[in-house]
Amino acid sequence: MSTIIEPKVLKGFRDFLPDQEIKRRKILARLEGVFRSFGYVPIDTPVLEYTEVLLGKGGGETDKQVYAFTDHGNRPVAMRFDLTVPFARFMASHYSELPLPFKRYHFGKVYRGENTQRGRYREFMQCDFDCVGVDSPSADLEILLMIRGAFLAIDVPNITIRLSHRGIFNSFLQNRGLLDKSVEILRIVDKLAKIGPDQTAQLLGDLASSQQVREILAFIGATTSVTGGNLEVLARLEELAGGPTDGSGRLREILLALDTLGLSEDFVLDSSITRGLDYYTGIVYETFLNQLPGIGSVCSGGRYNDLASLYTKEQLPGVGSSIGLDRLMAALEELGTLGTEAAGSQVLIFSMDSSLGTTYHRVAQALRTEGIAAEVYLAPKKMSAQFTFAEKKHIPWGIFLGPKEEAAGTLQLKNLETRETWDDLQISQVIEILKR
RNA sequence: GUGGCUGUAGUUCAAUGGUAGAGCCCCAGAUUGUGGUUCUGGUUGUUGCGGGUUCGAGUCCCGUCAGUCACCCCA
Repeated sequence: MSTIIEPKVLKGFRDFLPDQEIKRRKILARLEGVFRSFGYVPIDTPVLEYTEVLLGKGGGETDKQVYAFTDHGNRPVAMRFDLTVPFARFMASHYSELPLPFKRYHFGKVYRGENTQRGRYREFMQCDFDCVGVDSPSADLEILLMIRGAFLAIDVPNITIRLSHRGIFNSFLQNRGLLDKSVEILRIVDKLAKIGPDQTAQLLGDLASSQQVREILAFIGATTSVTGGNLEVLARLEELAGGPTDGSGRLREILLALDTLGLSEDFVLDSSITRGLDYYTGIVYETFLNQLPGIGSVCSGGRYNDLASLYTKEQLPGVGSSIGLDRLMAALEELGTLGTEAAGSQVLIFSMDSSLGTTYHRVAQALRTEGIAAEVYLAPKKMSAQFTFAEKKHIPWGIFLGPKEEAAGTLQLKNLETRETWDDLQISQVIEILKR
């Protein structure tokens, strides 16, 4: 009597079946192509780090969502919950070995012990791209261009990148003596789109006077209440903030560049975008799918000029962005933009006679030499089973070779979808057709 | 972490507290050197798991696990 162990997986963790995994890899390959085209290079870091490296020295009672434990050597360790913090540590470790500005991309799984929801898991993949070592509008602009390029590459051109700058909002708060509450206020403001102005005002009421609440809402609402382009909105925000600042100057430069490049349509200055994470120090942005705004931001990031200062005295200002692949995949699934194409090979060589097994493999080899992915059906089962197999793997072509063809030295080729067949072909002719 | 909803065969779904069913899928065959149609036969469940109430629980109660939605936070 054997006891069966239930093949269960943890809450928020998942298996990926071939069809799904192939789609993921297709997306990843395209993203990688875009990043490489900008001169970004790949890196990797460990999943497990010292707890103090990931959470800082403060202890981190607040970060309950982080998987942390002691390892067999009694070391306090934690699993990475994003790729940005490990990257900061990475830069502090290796900046002297790297060309600056260092531009890298990093695809990896990250872990958060939060409650699950659709498109939201405990193990999920992020696709980060960051530029470290310079604090320039040019670098900020480049990241924005990459975001747009990335979504173009995966056939999702209808996006809106909403951006803002923390400095503007902070100087606005400073003028009103609210700077010390900036973190709380930013958190509330971040929710505006979700909960509406009335509730936002109510929440802000606990932190500021009613006059101040009105001013904050006017500031946040400037995007919608001011007619005109991003630059007009920026002017209005500067006015409310009490004059131009370094931050607003930086933002103006970026917005002008986007205008010049003819891209302003995809970018919207939105002062309600502030980002919850407090390590951002400059420009911040979130990316939404125009056809599916409800799913939330699928790519966000910003400038963080002090992140590496936890680990080094070297000045390492950075700007970057992160695509949430799983949320994005959930969105693409809903939009139906993920086709079902060949999951495996391009051709299946049917097994019609078990004595011809070697011949089948020889044909398959000949096709592979020509760059055509080919596989042999590996058992002498009846034809209908072999057809079913091909269909499940979305294999578009079949090759039939029985005693008759063997004697004549020919092959039969069949398009499994249209059922069109070609008789009495030589391998060279098969290759010719498949390469069309 | 808190709260709501859900959990029956591989899958989609049935079953007034009274013997767990159907379609699809799958398997074998009818007929195969060529599969989307037809016919015949067949397998599949500790009703997520564990307790409790009851003569009797898929059904009611409690716990637990998982999914989902909201809060929270975010990707």
